[in-house]
Amino acid sequence: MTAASPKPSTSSAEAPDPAPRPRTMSREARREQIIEATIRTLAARGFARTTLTEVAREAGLSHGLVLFHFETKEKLLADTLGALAEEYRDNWQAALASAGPTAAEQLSALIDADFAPNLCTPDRLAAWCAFWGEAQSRPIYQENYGDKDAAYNARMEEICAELVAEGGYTAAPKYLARILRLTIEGTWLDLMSMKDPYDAAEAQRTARICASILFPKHFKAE
Amino acid sequence: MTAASPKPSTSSAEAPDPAPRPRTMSREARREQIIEATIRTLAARGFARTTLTEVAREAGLSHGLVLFHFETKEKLLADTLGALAEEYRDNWQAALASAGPTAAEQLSALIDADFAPNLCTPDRLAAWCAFWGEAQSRPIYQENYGDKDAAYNARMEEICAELVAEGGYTAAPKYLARILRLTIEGTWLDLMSMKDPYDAAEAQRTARICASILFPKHFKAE
DNA sequence: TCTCTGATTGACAGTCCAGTCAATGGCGTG
DNA sequence: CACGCCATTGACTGGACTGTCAATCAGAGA
Repeated sequence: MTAASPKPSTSSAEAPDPAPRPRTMSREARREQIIEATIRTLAARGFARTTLTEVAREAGLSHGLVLFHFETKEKLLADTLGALAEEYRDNWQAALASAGPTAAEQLSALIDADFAPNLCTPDRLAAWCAFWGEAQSRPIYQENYGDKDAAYNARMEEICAELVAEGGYTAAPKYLARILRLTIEGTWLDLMSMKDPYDAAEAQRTARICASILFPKHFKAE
Repeated sequence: MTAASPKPSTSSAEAPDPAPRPRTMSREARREQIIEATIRTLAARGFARTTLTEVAREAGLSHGLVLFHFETKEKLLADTLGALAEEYRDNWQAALASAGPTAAEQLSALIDADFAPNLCTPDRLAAWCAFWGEAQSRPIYQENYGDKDAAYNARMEEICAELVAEGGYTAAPKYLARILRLTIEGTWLDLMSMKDPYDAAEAQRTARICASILFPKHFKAE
């Protein structure tokens, strides 16, 4: 008889959810909970040592339930990557939508969005990193992954083209956009992989300085 | 005298070694052969699916022999990363040593060294990538990995500091060095992970354009 | 309260893999 | 030519992990 009656449910270990969780949850809520546990596991153990048992333990569930909701480990990981990509895309698109219409404002919003504190967290960066390392040899992951990049890159290049038209910069927009993107992505990797890393604020500062060098008429240093 | 005289040994499957391989090899030669097979396996299958059996098959050896030479899988992978880091370091240090003494020449040599055709190969980039993804959760790999970065970064920053002193650029050398390094590293990742990637020559061009924007008095575009 | 639906569990099976080890065989040396 | 050393092999083991499945349980509606 598991049937513990009052159900203290004190230490639920992972989700800092104040509401006492019901024993059964809706499909969507449970899937989200498991995906969050997967992100945490990827961050803590890396891709190679991420097991269903560990994900289930992290979520406080049986490992059978993980497979009940995601069928296979492959699908769980693909859906996790998909969720990461979706929240990333939603974040920068929302930032662009609520920013001013000028190219300079758009680019500024895009840079800030990439360092949003709720997405640019150690767990999420580490999970991205884990997929990054594995994606090159797994077509399944490249799909979700490359698509995200494509839309972002295209928008970034448009903005850079506008800035070039306005400011008369000599370099081609394609390269300006690429250098800016690589600097932003690169600081993420630094945050993860450097022995003595700087923090997210310093990363953001690096990106802004990069913008100020590439487009000196539009952005001032600091 | 390795004494292998007739020894047909026709299809040796992997190493394009023209010399007929003897049945037994010196410790060092065998280790190198296995490390090369490991790099190929990491590139083809990723970190998570790299098994001793697959490495052995790639090298044309029994998997017992791999463990005879490296004791454990962990040590094999750590030594492989160490070998990659060493050849990378040797490469850029040799390039700096044989380049001219001015800061501009040094930086130019450093950029070219990073795209040396014998090191900037798909297999090696993919192997780096595989370690990249796993290193964040594995202290063993961070050691070899972070040390390499440290020396390179320090030298890059010195060179940038000289260029700033010469050219009177406004940005701090620390950020200039970082942006340049991130652009170089980033193009490597692009070569691996993009859906529709450009080639190594285009990557090198991107790095040179970056240098020409950061240090316009020292580098001309194209 | 009873019943039905669907979430949840945990034991189990099959597979794959790292690491062990006894036996083999090639090569240099005496 | 014989011996001994050491590289090499491949079968074997123990463990870990993914995926299956029958039984259980919680909640909603009648």
